[in-house]
Amino acid sequence: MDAVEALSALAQETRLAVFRLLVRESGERVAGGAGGEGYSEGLCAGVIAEQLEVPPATLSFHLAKLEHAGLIKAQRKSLNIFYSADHPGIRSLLGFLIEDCCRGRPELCGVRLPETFHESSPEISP
Amino acid sequence: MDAVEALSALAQETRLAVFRLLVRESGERVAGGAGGEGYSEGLCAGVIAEQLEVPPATLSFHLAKLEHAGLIKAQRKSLNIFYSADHPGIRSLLGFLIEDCCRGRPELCGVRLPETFHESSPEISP
DNA sequence: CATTTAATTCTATATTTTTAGAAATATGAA
DNA sequence: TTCATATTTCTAAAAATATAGAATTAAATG
Repeated sequence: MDAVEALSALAQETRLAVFRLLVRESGERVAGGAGGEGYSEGLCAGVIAEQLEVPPATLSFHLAKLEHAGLIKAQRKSLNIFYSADHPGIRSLLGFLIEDCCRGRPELCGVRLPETFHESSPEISP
Repeated sequence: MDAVEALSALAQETRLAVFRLLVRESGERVAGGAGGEGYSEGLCAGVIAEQLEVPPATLSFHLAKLEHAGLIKAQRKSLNIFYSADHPGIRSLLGFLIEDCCRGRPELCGVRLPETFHESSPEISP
């Protein structure tokens, strides 16, 4: 994973809005109809486009960037493609920023990584 | 402070390199000559330009972006302008990402903000 | 197989960002 | 005041990114 790519992916209004939406949405408990599993698997492209009022082609372009950066993931379900937050990817970016800021000085960025952090997140490079 | 602006500031090779350099450098204990205060006040533009092999005009452009985003700060000392990491600004960005990722679910991004966090960092807006 | 629906890729255009030389500014020294 | 130095702003051109309509693909259904 590449830090500049991940940061670029978030450094744009529409994409940051998509990301925030998916981070809030995915993993949340959800009503789930007859036989529903109970956890949201994210939102499909159409719903995101509608909520954010972005034309489908434009949204597709932005979703591709976020996905390629490893911050969201896609899963087709029949006609729809569901997008959701990619937790390990997000952890990598946070880890990179925190390590880069704080190397031995958590007072700098206000946060410390837990001992177990590196067991759960792929590496990111500057 | 504005999240997209801060993320954009870091989303570029040269600027990320400058930022990493300054984060490592500023606040570090330093040898300090006769009567030296003992803590680094950062690096001046010329030294940064030399270390990263970037022409001065180009570097200036990037330094301005980082400074405007609130991630680094400048301090003139006679002919030189010293740049250093802006800790509260960095904390703001981290805080924004962590809150936005984790609202009640620190398992998502692997980090939790300490209780005291909001006493030390200015607000950031999406 | 024809049709419908959801989404993507193609394409051209518009916008923004990056680059770096030349000119200008700020400070200190002779 | 003149000169030297560090850095910035100005400028124009190059490169990268974003936008969105039209065409295309993928899957389901009659």
